[in-house]
Amino acid sequence: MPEDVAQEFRASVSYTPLQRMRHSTAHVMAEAIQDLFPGAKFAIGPAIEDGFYYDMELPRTLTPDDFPAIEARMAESVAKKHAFTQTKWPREQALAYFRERDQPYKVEIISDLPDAEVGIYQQGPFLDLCRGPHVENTGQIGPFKLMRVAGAYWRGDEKRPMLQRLYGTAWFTQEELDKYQWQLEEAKKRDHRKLGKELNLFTFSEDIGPGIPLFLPRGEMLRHLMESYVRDVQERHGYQHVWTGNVGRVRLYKQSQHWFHYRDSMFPKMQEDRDLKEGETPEEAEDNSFELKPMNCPSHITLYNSQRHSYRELPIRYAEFATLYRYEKQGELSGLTRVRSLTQDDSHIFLRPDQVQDEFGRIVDLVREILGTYGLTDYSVRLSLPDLSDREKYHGNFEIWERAVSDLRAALDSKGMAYNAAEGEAAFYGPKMDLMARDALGREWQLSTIQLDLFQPENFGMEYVGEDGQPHRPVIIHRAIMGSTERFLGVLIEHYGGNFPLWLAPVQAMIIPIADRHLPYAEQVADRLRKAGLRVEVDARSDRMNAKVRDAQMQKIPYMLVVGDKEAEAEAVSLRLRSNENIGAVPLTLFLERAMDLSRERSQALWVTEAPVGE
RNA sequence: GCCGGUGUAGCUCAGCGGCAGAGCGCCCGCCUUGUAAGCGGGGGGUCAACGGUUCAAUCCCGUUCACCGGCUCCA
Repeated sequence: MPEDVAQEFRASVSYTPLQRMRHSTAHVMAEAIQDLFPGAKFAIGPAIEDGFYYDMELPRTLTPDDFPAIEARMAESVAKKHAFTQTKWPREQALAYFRERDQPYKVEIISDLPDAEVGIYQQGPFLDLCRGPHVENTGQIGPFKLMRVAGAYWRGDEKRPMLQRLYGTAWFTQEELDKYQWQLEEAKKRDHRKLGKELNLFTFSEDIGPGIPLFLPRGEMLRHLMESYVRDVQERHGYQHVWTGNVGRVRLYKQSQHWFHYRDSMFPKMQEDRDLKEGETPEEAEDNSFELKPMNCPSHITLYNSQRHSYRELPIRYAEFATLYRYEKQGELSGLTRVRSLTQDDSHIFLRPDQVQDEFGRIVDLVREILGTYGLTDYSVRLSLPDLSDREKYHGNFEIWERAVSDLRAALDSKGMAYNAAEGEAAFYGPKMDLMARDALGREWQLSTIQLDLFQPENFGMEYVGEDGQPHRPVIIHRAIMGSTERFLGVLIEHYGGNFPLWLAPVQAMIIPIADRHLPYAEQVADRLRKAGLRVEVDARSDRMNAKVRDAQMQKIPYMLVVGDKEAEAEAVSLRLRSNENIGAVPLTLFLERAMDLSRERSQALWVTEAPVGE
């Protein structure tokens, strides 16, 4: 294939028609900026998932108030239907051109390009270094909108200048743009931080500290239900739960190497307020001081090493819902999805090297079972593998690595799981698999992770006694399914939009007495349901029934049980569902039986009406 | 950490160089209610914190803190 054709090919495979149009819109935006802000220096302006951006250095800071003027100027360019013309310049000519126009970022980009010629695109008055491709003329640009400005480091490097990134979106039709904006509105309504407040799930306090969520009774009920569900499933799958506390000595984390490689993400150590002991060096004092636990592995390894193990016991699966503390950078904290105290559904599996493939497959099954319960069935898998050409980067015997990689691939293949293999993405201690699940709005979240560890077993001198009576070295698998309870809850809140399935709903039924005289019956109903194991409350306020229905509805409580004279008379409840369906009177025993069944099955359904009989 | 934005009652928010506001929630009273807000009254504030400018600062300026949007999806 001739080089120019090959280049065309590379370009055309990398951009869909929509992305191409968005990329062109970015150029039109840059044209407008060049016109409105003389002296603007342009960096890069690619198409992205829902639109495009352009990174620029501008004489002043943009605010959203500037958007209308920029959009108007862009519309003019679109109306003029400027043709996008492509030419190729010798790199020296391009360098001179951009140098002359004081475009240092373009100059830097060209300097990094190996080619003798570079692509140049021009539309109307705007000329840009660009690989393309573009639409034929600016008239082909669809409805667009500027979205937001943000800071972005040049080339993502915090040591380099901070540029202004102007984000926009563009679509082929107005309907698509409207739909996109509607989706953004929907996502906003489902924001777990907003719902967390409205549904009384959790809060934050400056007195406690940033990134440390505090769970209200209803939020803690969710945590409890989620964790005990995973715990039950794990027990069925041969896991044993352990408990290793919240702190460990600095020397433990020095041995595990976290102190050296992970310290930025650890809370500052607890400095004991004491003088050095007789003959104690400052280093020894530090080793003996304490750290909040950022990871469970050193603790679980310590547990493993506290006993002798036979090959017959393996795999040993230690699981723990321990709260870990990580000192995330301030700007990276966000609601429940990025916190400083997090509860991992963590497990460390200690196994013989020949058990890796089988165990990996078992974990994949476990992941699918648990995520499936939450209706998270659409996911993609990324397998992070070593870069085979650079063995120095990886710890340990490379034969073990090669075997591990083929075991992981074989396990995924045998489960019929499609995956993307990312070579060179593996950590120094082992290959790993990450699972990204799509939620109800189609957004991807990284949840489960399964990591092989070929380093710590040796580092901590772990062993088991083999068939031959000799010591052997086990392999470790680190794995988490939800990831962390906090983050997973955040994802679930948005996935469900706060409408938790019956089994997860912190309050499953609100009993609504019509008048004060129905309170005794309401309490009687509540008592009966509670004793059976349902989570119910009575709205005993003196408000009208309408107001109570509204409140329960807004709290997204699955069942509203209205009780008045008729219901008290008939030992019944009048059932209204969160979905706005009014089922009407249902005998209390029937309601109880059916609600318990649906809850026990972890059904996604709120209610089932009996199929018509005798047809 | 860096860039930008925001911070006013429990919540959602208006206001603004000159006495601090609304709706909802809360408390009290009346009403005793039939499937998404009954009526009346009351309490509630260091206007995030600290410093500066000013006769006067919630408002303007600076610093700090917290929150929100971002910080390569590579011409």
